[in-house]
Amino acid sequence: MTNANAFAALADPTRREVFERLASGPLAVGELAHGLPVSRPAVSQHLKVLKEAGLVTDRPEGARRVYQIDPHGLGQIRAWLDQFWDNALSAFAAEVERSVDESDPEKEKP
Amino acid sequence: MTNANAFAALADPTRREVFERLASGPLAVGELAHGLPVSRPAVSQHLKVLKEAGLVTDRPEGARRVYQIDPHGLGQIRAWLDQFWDNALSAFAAEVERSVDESDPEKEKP
DNA sequence: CTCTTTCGTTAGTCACCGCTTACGGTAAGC
DNA sequence: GCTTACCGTAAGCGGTGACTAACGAAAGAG
Repeated sequence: MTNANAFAALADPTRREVFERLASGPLAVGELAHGLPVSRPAVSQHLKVLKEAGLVTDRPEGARRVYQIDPHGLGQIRAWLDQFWDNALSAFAAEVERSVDESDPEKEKP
Repeated sequence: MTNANAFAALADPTRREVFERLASGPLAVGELAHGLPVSRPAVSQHLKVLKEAGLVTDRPEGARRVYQIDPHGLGQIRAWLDQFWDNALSAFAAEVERSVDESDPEKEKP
């Protein structure tokens, strides 16, 4: 359910850029906007989306506001992926084996 | 770089639904569309996006066309997440510790 | 108190995306 | 050869999202 927001949040290139910058350490909004090709309000909106997706956390520090990565959203995406990881690998292996036997379509039943 | 397509592909709810159905096993386009609230061409377009993102593979089977999950795209997303996973956890732990010492803002320098 | 800095929010515009309808193309069955 | 089933693609439309400009609020320095 909630991982929907996380995927949608990381779908935007600018938002991924912001997220990757925060991976290096906590930063304020102005520091993030400085160096990005968009205005500061745009960064603020992106941070709001990332916050609602559980990907970042904000902390007021005087007049400034420091943002930081939150492992919560990251964990949700990982859990969703792991749900298909083993299944996808085994299915892919079966497909490869089937492709090998494509010229020998006899039953593999004992 | 290429993971951008994967995130954008999984950002759409209908596309995630298609992907989750394929996780249970290979299916044709008509079988996928039957049971989804969208038309068959819509499913076909979604499958095209998923294919370009490296998330599914297609194989012609007579007049039908069978789609299947491709672990390639899934692995790219996992790699991208793992790039931040440890960093995010340690940063979060440091933040928690900082929050505990918030009433004792003295330098931790030796 | 005033001025500056920093940030969030709103209004408005513009491009992109997802969906449907309609059409063409290919493989199997009579 | 003709029909039926299955699928991809093009055109068109409505809705959502990303961005900028402008305004307002809060903290700190003078």
